[in-house]
Amino acid sequence: MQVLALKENQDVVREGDRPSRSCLILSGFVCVYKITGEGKRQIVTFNIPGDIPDLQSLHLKVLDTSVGTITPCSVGFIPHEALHDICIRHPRIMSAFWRETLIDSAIFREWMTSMGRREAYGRIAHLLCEMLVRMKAVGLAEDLACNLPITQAEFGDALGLSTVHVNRILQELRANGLIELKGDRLNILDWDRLKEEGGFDPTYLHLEREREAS
Amino acid sequence: MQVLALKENQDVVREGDRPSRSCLILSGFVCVYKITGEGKRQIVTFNIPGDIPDLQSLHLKVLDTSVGTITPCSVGFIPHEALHDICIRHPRIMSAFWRETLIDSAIFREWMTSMGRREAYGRIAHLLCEMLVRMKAVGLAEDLACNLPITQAEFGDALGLSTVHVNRILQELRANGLIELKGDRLNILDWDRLKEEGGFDPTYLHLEREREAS
DNA sequence: CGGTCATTTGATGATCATCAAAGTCCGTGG
DNA sequence: CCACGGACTTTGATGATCATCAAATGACCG
Repeated sequence: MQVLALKENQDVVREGDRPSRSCLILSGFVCVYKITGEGKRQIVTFNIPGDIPDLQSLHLKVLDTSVGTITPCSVGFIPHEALHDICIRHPRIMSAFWRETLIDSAIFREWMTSMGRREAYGRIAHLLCEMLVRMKAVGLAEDLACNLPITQAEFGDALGLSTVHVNRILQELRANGLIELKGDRLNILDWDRLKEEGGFDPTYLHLEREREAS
Repeated sequence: MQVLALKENQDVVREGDRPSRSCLILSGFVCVYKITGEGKRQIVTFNIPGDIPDLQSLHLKVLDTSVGTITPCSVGFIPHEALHDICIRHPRIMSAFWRETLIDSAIFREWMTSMGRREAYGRIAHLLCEMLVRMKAVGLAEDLACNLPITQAEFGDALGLSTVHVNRILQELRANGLIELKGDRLNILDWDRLKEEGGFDPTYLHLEREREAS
């Protein structure tokens, strides 16, 4: 596995590429995004250490999204050949990889629900809940706080909102005593109300390790 | 495989279920959806014959979405046990199933982009393009026409719009000579402009069968 | 032929985008 | 050490897109 250090705001892979390897995030934040015909950006997910943002390229030859860094990152590249080998020889590991991509899918479904049917206030609350829970799952968060190096413009691109609107909603969330968010630091002051406002239910993240049937 | 005939507007499986089988759509239209805390519905995808809307339940024990019929349907239920058996014995088939779920994922990403960064007009145009291409891929469409038994309320729930707004945009699309849409019948009059307006690029559907590397 | 469901129309207002500019923070170089 | 520059955040003002409510019309079906 080749390991690269990348600066912030760099593309790891680009829509249209036909990569022969997938990238494992070792440290830092990345996002998966698309650019529309009119040049607008939609971030479809954030990825944190432990994630493989383009694992799908193992089976879908042409990338339909780009992956870009948000912070400086350390990224490991795993040749598809090696992944295929492992998968053929160890069906259980193949299942585990498959399962990871299914969880990504579940996150997409939840984001769609946010964008389609929650207004900005709940949408942001929901995303903050998700990020904290995911960061905790990989040991990168304390009980109610974590680093969250995401700019307001990036929040906007992820949630389908303008930067200005994100800014105003964040101020509301702060004014209502739900969060502190300054620089890279997120501090959740009222977890229950934040969950409530975002309609957040972590089931979709499928975090409890479940015994496989086979 | 057990086959059931279902009426329209019936749930096949429900969020929270822990199914021991997955459902293959043999005929009819279904949708995958979530209900938010405030009782709003978000349809995250439509499924047509040949699709397996809850294949993910093979690896994710708790369903995070419901599947409901849109029209009368014929649905086949395949026990997870049988699927696991096939997967263990035929890694290539396992890969093929995995690939199907990855394409679902790609569709989710595209829908997110629509909802976040396209306005209603383009959003509807895009969905119409997608549905025609997918219907053609399973032999259920002519060159520029197909059955599309989706109500305006369902369009709204899929696109994050109100029924009223969907209605008005559809009238615009008709007035501009892009489509005919009456009852269950969709007729595309100007494919190029419809594609253009929706920013539609079918790459994300990954329809060209690609040779596997292994 | 009434009844249900889907579509259509009109009117009003909320949410959110856009544009422009000012303010803050922080690293860099003179 | 301070000035400069750049990225990010904040503020204000205006208007477009879209939701909501209510009601009418049309289509289909037993």
